[in-house]
Amino acid sequence: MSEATTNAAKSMDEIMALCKRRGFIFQASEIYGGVNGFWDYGPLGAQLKKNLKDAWWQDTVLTPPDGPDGKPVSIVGLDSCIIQNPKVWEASGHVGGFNDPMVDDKETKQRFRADHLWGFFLHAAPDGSADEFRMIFERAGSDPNFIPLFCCVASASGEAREFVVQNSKKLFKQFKLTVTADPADSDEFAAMTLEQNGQRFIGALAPVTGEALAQSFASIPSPFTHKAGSLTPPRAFNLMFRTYLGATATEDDIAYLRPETAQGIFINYKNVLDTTRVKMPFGIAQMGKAFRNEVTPRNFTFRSREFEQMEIEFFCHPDTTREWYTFWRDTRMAWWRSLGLTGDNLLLREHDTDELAHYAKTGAGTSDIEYRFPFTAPGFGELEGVADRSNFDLTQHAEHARAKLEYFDQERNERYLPHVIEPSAGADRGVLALLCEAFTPDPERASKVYMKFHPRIAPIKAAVFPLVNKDGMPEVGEKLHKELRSRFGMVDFDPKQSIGKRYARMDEAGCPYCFTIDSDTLTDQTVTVRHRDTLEQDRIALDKVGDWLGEKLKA
RNA sequence: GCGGGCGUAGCUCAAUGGUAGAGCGUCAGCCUUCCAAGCUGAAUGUUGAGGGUUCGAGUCCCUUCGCCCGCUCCA
Repeated sequence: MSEATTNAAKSMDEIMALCKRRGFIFQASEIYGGVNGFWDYGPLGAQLKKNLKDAWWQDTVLTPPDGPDGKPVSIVGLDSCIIQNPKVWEASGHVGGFNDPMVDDKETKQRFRADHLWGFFLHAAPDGSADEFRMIFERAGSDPNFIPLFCCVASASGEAREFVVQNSKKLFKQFKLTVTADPADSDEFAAMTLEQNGQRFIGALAPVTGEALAQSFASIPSPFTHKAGSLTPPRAFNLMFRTYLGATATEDDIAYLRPETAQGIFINYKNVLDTTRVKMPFGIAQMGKAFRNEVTPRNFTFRSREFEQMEIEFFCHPDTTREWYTFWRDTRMAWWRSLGLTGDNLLLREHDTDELAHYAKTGAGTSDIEYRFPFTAPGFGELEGVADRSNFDLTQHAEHARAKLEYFDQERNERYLPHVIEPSAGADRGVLALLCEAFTPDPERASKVYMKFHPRIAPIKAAVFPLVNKDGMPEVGEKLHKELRSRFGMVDFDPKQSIGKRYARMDEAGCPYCFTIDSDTLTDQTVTVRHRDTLEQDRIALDKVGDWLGEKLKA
């Protein structure tokens, strides 16, 4: 079909059906009813994904383009473990912040641990006994009917008290409260006596605990704006998969499956520096599995709980981050284009400053390379992110590991912690984009659809067909098949059934070239080559097929 | 996490509460000189799973798993 075939018009259901029918992607554990968020690659899918990863390794690690300074870019490879010392994830901010129920303030975009929320409660002053006081304070914070006047975030009552003392003047003025007894005097209940418009109250500080927070978060004031309505319910953000080291499986043995491959690079940064003679600027590249316990895995393989990343951490002098950021952003964009994502389904999008990740608040910026998947159309979904991570990660690891990670630059005669530009791509998302891009409905052909893979990443590179299964044609075909397979990898040989059926099968598999041996082959030593995209046929010499195919498969 | 829809052969779908079927695909054989041709035959199902009602459940009820869509979320 023409260029006009947009991804919005492609059916994701049909793409998924083809993926299963032809053995690209299967649901994991399908015979047991499946498991949400996990997918297995079948024979063609595994080859397709390997071709993608091989192309990435070749083009970024082994033969990257020249850098912005015109010199060859220096990149080395790495393959670090999925499980690391749990302290790695404390340093990176993945533990701590994301293992406890968290509450977001939708207005200020701030997030805090639910159990760190303290509220200042106000109640009509009781006339009675200390028991009555105690009852009120015990209910404050846990009873959904007790809504705090304002909130703060603190991990202990001391901090919370401090906050109230520090801010009391301003806050009490805001709520027209007059303190009639100093808060510091009321140790037992963290309480104080106040007046508002002539009415007496007891003010009390108490943690806002689960039930109250869960039920009345909408009316609880935000600790940042002191206005109600902007808090989300507490939610568990333990997105890391946990496991235990050793057979005893106690809490002391907890370890995590990595949620990103990046940290494996940062913690090996010094080893690489000390052993490989690289010097600034340089990059470390790694591809491998990462795991995130996503709340809502969806959209086929797009958001999976187990996925594979292809990442470069590129280290450079802080003054050069902008040029390297631009270089990698444009280089990575061009790379995806070179694999066949040539149309306007591919988009480069610079992030606005307010959506930057915690590690990228300052610096050259962040951009996404996005693809218009059929399920995101007319919108786009992220394929790769290119971010300036500044020296955030190295700073964290230097502190937590008490390691010296500074680099001494001989040329500049300067010691510094390098900044990092991170192009981080999703291999599975890449495969999915290649599948969606290749999927081309064509009612004119027998298969009704063909996969228009770029020859470089097509899983099956070529097929060899004897036109009929006799008269010496199979023997010629087998010889050619053997030669092509040894040179190019996955090459199909099929002497069975009608030639049309065989072409149709190769169309669905996305095989770009089919070589057919016919009766003329036996006399003039030529074969026909059938082009997948145009259906045209040429005749070429039998002994030139290998070289011809080799040329076609170059990028 | 909430709401809605859907689960029968590899795929697309049939089957009144009463024997689980068809087409396509796959495989084997024959035939076949360039785009899923034809002929003959074969394999393929705990009807997603588990309970319940019933003499009898693919069909009715409950639970659960999975997929799709819309919200929510996406460090």
